[in-house]
Amino acid sequence: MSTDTSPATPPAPTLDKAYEPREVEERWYGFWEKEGVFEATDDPKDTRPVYVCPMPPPNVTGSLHMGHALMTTLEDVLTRWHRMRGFNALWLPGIDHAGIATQTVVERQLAREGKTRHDLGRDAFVERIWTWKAESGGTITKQQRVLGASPDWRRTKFTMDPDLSVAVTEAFVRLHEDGLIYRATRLINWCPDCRTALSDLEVENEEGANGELFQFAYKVEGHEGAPEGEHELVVATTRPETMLGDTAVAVHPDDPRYKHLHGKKLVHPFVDRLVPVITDAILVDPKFGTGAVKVTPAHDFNDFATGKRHGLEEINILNLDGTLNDQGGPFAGLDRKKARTAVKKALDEKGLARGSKPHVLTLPRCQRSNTIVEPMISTQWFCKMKGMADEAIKAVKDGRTKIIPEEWEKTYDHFLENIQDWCISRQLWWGHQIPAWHGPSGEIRVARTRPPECTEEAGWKADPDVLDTWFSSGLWPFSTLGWPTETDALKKFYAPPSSDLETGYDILFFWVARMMMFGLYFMKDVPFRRILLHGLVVDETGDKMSKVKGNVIDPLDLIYGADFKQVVAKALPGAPEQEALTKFKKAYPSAAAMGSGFPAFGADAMRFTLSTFPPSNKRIALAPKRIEGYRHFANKIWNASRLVLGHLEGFDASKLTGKAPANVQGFYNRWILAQLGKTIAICNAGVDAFRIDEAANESYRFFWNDFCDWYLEVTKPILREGGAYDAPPAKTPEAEETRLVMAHVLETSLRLLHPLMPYITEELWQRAPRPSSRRSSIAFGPYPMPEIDGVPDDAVLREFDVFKAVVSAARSIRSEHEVKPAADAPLVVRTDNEEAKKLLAERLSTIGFLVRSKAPALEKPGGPRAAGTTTSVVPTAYGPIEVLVGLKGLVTKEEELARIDREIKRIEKDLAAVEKKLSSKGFTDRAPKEVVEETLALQTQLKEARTRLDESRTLAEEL
RNA sequence: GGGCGGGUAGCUCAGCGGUAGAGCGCUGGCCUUACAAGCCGGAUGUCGCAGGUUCAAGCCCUGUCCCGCCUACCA
Repeated sequence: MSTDTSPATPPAPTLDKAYEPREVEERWYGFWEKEGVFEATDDPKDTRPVYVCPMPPPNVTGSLHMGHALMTTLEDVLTRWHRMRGFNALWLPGIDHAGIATQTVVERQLAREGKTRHDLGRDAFVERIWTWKAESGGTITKQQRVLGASPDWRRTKFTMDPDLSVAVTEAFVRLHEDGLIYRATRLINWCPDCRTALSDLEVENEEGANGELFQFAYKVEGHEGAPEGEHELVVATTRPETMLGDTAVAVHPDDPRYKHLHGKKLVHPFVDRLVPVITDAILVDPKFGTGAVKVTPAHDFNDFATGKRHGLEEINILNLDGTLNDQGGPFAGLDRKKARTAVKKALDEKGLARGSKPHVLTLPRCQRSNTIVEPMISTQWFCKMKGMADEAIKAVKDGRTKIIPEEWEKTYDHFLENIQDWCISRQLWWGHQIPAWHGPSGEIRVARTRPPECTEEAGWKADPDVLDTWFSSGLWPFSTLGWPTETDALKKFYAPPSSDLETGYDILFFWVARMMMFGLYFMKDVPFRRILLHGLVVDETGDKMSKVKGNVIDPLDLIYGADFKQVVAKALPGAPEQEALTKFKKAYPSAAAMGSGFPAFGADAMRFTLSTFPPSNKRIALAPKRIEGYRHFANKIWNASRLVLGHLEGFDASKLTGKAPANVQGFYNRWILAQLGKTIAICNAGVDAFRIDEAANESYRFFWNDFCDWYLEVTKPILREGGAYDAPPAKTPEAEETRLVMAHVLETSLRLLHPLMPYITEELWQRAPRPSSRRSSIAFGPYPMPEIDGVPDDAVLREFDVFKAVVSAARSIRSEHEVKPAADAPLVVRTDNEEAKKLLAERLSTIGFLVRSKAPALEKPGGPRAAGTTTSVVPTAYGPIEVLVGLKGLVTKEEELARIDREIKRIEKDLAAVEKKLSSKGFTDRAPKEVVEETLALQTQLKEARTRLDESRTLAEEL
């Protein structure tokens, strides 16, 4: 359906009994596009307030996953809500070229053909990525349509579009001119697999890795015959192979064990080099290891700093692919892993090994390839961050941009306060090439286009590196609007008072903080007024979704339905089906109960589910059962609408004015309008505060509990002549008013729910009576407002509670005593409160209707209780009200006694089970607290039940 | 090492100073003509543990134990 642009088919004349999401959902997306629902205008003459939400551009390589589904849902709710409220709402979609990620994917394709990118050469390789992008790039945006996303697709941007590339170059050049971008040689993170430098953020630290602390000895020069402890110095390391690059061994200046070695030289066992013993109080902790630290300035961040302090030589021992270079002496050419083993063995053979012990350490891994990252000396481009970071901190401190949930503000501050310069160059081919040229004698020119004098002939070469993919993402809020050109779009849509950046907290540093910094730097204003952060979707047990765990779910499988075989084939590709299935069901216990696959839950149910988690939830545990619950809700909306539309046959829609009906007299009508107003207020406040969960829960509660369970039930007798089910429609003024209110509440409820469930609401709204002022789609709104669509009436809310309490009490008694549902049981309500009396007198027939009592009576309290009657006293705002239900003739003495008997037996059974547990485990003396408590609780219940038995005997006698 | 967040019904989670909530599950009764994807009832929690503040505490404070995540160069 995703690309279907055919007009909506005319609504079918009747509604099926069960809601079929797919059939309905396929009908509307094309209609919305045709109607231009999603389009925002940059016309300066348009005076509507503006709302902007830049969509976090998914990677070109991406296909829809749960995280995208969550993001798409939340942002679509925000956008649709604003749009319905009359905003010129722009949700700006796009795609990210995703440097390393994409290059890796295409290189893998090449590898399958037995080729590397070097076989193709740079130009051909990049060409190939473009071809691939044209074919499969943007799959995800097609999938977002299935979810009902409503961005302005006409404005879709790709980070490597020509205009965005101009923005990137412009930003680079300006930052360079301002001295914020510079080139430097320093220790950086190097991924030998991707063969590129990485920023600090792209390195993921794997905590708790099991490693070893290996010890070996350096011989002291000229002390061959010296006594024990003087002829050698033992160091400890987790990376033995780096000793090939050692240029010193450091000890603590105050460590008495090594005082005699200060200034001495050590003999390197493998290369022709003497290594000085230096003292350094910063690097060395005398209590750790042997108290002597080997110093490898070229391959360790601490050692690098130590080297700078002591003017040590920096010896790089690695090639770019992670093998040892010529500095590796006898180990040159070996891969770093093999080199480690070889070095240890060689040390052992030379009698220098001094044992090892297990050691837990943190391993730095490349975010993309998962390879262990090596610190390497390298010349790269860097961006100074301090100044920009200070501005970004200030902007949040003084409230120009608000972070929601607030708790993230501390994290944001902490990151920016400790920010290091950003290594922005990557040794990749896919990305924005750095606009710099290198002259024959090492000079460098940075410019927007190649300077005329910097020709190839004159020996000038273009800088081969590309920029970190996040550099272009950082410009997103303005580069997508035409910057550096002052376009109408830029003027209208850059950070209007209502502008949100909604995204997962995991890219707060990568993306959000950088947009803040660049926005403030280039546009002199924050890029958005609010930062809204959501959590991470995890499996039902709380584990992160990953290919390894086999717990990844494709949202489309939940929307369309899918056989589990198909689901696990995607979750754990290549694994045996049984194994994959087992893993999958372990991750989703509630799915196991669904048979052989997911039914089609539909996009609306999927969206609603994702909307019900508060943003403070860092982990969003996806339970298929929960989605099922919301599919049931969609079905409820469907069927309630069927009922209402039935009641409204022949209803004159021109009676609907676009406002709540005025001068409403009927009790239930006043009540539902008051309740509707309250609900609308809660929903608006919820979405406004990025508490979409509150809006979702409240609208769910209102529609199901208030509207369906009470209003639609209570109005049934009103709408039929004489209150009989099969009677023709009543023509009374009360019935006419009820139809009007019912039509209004349905139409309003659909608008209320539309941002959350766009498809089903559009479908039903198109069939429902509605004011003539409405436009062609429900998506145009307006969104309900409490003062327009509701009628405040606190008194009627209180009164209804009393009515409800009486009905519930009567139902409860009937159910308790197992009265046949169809049986007519005499009902008496007793109160001496005048208001309550009046209130109940007018409702008495409805109460009778709801609890199946033909002739309910209202009495004063205190009279004798008729034989065979049971009582319940309900506390209400009007004082206690007695509800009496006559059971004579409906329940026999035997049934009543048997019922009590069953209850006692049930409790005794539970008690026996607990006692058995107690004795069988042998802890008669010291039973676990909870078991003892369980026993006590059951004993109490048993006692209570026996008391009730006595009471019921009295009742039984009367029967 | 530092920081942040969480521990509330069997499960997934709301509630964050005033008589413990929802969905799912469990359970009793109903195929009542919108919906059995439903309706009407019911059971279920020493709100992680220990102190403290308060007339009143899941909700505030202190300590403590678990569990996540982020961050850091302990060889």
